[in-house]
Amino acid sequence: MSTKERILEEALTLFAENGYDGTGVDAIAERVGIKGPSLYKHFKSKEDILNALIDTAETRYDDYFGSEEHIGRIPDDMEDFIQMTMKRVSFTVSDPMIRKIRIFLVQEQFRSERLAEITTRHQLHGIQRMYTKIMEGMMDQGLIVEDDPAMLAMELSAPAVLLIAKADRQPQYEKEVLEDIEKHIRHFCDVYGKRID
Amino acid sequence: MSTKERILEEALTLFAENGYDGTGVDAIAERVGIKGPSLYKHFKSKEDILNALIDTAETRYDDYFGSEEHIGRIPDDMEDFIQMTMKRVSFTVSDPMIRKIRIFLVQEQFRSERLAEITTRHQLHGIQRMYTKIMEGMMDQGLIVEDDPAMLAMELSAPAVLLIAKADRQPQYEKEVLEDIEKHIRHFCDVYGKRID
DNA sequence: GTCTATATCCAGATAGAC
DNA sequence: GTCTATCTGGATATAGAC
Repeated sequence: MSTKERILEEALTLFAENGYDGTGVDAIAERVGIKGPSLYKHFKSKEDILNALIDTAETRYDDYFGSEEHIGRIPDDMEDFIQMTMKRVSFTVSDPMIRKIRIFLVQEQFRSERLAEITTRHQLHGIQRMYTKIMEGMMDQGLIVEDDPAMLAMELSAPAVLLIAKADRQPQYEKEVLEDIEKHIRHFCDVYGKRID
Repeated sequence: MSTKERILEEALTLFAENGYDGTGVDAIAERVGIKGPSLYKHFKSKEDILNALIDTAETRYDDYFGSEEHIGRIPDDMEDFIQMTMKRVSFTVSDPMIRKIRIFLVQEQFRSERLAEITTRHQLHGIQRMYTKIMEGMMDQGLIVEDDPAMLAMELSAPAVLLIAKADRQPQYEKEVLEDIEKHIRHFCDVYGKRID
């Protein structure tokens, strides 16, 4: 991995931990194993690091949430749907990179229009789009009742997003949060799942 | 209003706008109409201002969301419920103080354990507690089906919380956000409201 | 309680040797 | 590309006059 990439990696870690304003260039450099001024051979300013970071964060997110793996398969039955969804949730909660991007974004969302847009996409429209597809598929399969798929996607995802944000800021409740999410998903299935007659 | 209170007021405005680290004591003082060093006759440090601010924010929130006005009345029918809820949402979105507290908290939630707890209460447990009571009342009245009231409270409030957060960071979508919230509430009523036979 | 002047510190960034 | 030395500006905070 190039020094440039290492810088972005350590910058993300520190920005997530202490915020952009709370992170010094020397601190980033130290984690990379170089001195502060050496950063300026790779980036022309601290803000330049921030912007490059946003670029990679955006790409990485799109790669992940746009990938076929995550929207491709339609579940076989309700229990399969619950397992699939919880697996996705568990990964999202514990993957260090995804987690840091989330924590970074939520703190810096007001810094620029661009960051605001990306945050809305991550928290709302990106996830909703993914689950709308899944809801449509499940309606086609006769697994859930016919209804507005975007509405169902919102009702399924919003509580999970808020609970994951809780786990981000209070990691001591991570286990409880995962249980609450599963409970919520099962309730969702009870409400919208079609009875097997 | 005392100078001390004015300082807290202007500090909240600036912390919400530029974050705690992004706000200088001189900037706070200027809005109050005094010079930076004069602040130190009222607070012993910038962090002291922050802590006092958290105290008042907490009190103000508890006053508001714990008040009888917001949890007391049980709606007469579904349309009444929708109107009540939308009125509460509109107020929450547009009240400058509540809005600043929300924006301040979301940015500074990782600064301390205490801020993390308060954020979770504002976004999750406080709202859920309030709506759980309302759901229980509506079940007693036979307005909605019998179900886990805490679950319904979460499903009702979570999308609204996320959409309000969107309006906070992207005020240009405020109108659209309010429409989306109403649409979501009406869908909630369609799903859980009892038919009038 | 407010002011001006100032102490102290630390951040981002540059210069130039290696 | 990395280093050391350094510039520069801005920040929190204090001292002491009014």
